[in-house]
Amino acid sequence: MKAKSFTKRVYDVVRKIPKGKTLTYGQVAAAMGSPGAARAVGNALNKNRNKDVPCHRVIRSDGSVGGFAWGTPKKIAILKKEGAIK
DNA sequence: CATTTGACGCCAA
DNA sequence: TTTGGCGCCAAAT
Repeated sequence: MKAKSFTKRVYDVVRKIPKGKTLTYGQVAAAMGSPGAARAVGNALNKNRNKDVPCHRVIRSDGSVGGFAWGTPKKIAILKKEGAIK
């Protein structure tokens, strides 16, 4: 297995998120083996803003959408459309 | 190479 | 209950 960069692992996990499902940054960080790296996870998505990954399905632990490089309201609209949030 | 930033998380007041 | 501050990690500048 390749020692992928931290960011690559973030994409790999987020990319596996099914439609209508949402994960928290902390859960994604823990899923990759780095619990507590919630900031680093959001940072990877923000700095890279890779559209190949459903980054809009990654939200905060509070249930808030958090932020979005393309526009937070845009992210909310997608999640609401997906039925992931109320 | 060192410092700052940043889409977070949790505790205290 | 809501707001503020501190702590953590990785990437960008």
